[in-house]
Amino acid sequence: MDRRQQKTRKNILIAFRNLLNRKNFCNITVQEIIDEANVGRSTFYSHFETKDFLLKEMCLDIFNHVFDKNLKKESNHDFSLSEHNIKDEITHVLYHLKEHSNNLKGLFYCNKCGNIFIKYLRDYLEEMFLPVVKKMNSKAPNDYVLNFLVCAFSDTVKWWIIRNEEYTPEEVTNFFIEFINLPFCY
Amino acid sequence: MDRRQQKTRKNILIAFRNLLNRKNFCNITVQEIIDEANVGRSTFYSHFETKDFLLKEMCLDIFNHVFDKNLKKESNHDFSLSEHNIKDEITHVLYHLKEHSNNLKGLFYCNKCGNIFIKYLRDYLEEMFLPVVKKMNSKAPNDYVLNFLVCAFSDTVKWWIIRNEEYTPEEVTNFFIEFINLPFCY
DNA sequence: ATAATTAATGAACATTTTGTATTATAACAT
DNA sequence: ATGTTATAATACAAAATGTTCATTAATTAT
Repeated sequence: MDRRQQKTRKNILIAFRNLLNRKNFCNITVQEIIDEANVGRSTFYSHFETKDFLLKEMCLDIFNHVFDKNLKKESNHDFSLSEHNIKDEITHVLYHLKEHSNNLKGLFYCNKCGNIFIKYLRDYLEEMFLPVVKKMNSKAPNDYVLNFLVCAFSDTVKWWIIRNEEYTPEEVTNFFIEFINLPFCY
Repeated sequence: MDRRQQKTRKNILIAFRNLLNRKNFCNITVQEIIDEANVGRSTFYSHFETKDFLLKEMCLDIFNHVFDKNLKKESNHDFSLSEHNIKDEITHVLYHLKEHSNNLKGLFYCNKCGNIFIKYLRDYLEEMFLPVVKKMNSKAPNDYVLNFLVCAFSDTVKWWIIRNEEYTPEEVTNFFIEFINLPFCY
């Protein structure tokens, strides 16, 4: 891949993250991004269809980092999710999300766009909680239970990030786990 | 108040609700609202500062209906929230929200604006759940517990409305109550 | 090394949407 | 009947988006 493309793409993503540290996604204009990245207008649009696509790509970058499967494999070779400790997994995710907290604030603070990040996050969380749902045999439909867990967790993350991570990932995990009373956690 | 003002205001609100039945809040333009309401552009802006204020007023109208205090007083004269059955209260709220489900879909479906409705809803839900929080004496901070209950409930509503209310308010209340294991519910 | 390809620049432009301003007209209150 | 107020209709300014195109520079292939 052309070095120029790499550089431009990288500059745009860095500029975008810098801006997210300072202001809400909704209030960031394409003009600001290209000024910060020091690239031309048409260059931006040749890389990203719209501002929303830029956000999407940044989110996917973050999630690929946060939900890195390799970490699981490292700790256990024949790793099977059903035997995994969901509590550790949650703590692990929180630790990694914390690394991106500056960028996430600019998304969470905004009432209009906070949902976009969570929309992408859902896919990963559903995969994470699916094995748990099966073991819970609640009277409520699985559909509801999965939605409940995913929402409760992402709302917990939002609460945590907005409050500037006053608590450690372990503490937050305990709040969450204690509250929803997950079976098979230990 | 001038009859013309009343009519115009009513027409705008009706037009807005009609449009919300058909499409997302984000995709509705002021032009569409004034066409549907059959009012002039400057007339719209003399009634509502922006489209967001129109949404806010509609939300407040809905909440004043949904959380109507009089209903409580009717059922019990010396009514005190702390002795009230939170389960009935939740069911009551769901019944009333159901009446507005067509308008709510246009808000919930939209990833960018679903949060605006919930932002206003939060105030009412916090008031409703505050007495519960005090009785739960969780290890987690009250701050977290209240946020958890409010988010879990509003996410439940969202889940319910988007799925076209396949379940009755009583059923949904049971899903919710069972899941968060509220004390003092019966 | 040179030519061909590809990317970036910068400026102009069309479009959409928002919100304001103005004037004439019609409805209202007294 | 008269003065007041809301509305309509139109035009307008401003902001932001996304496109186009000619020029320049960097990269790759030969």
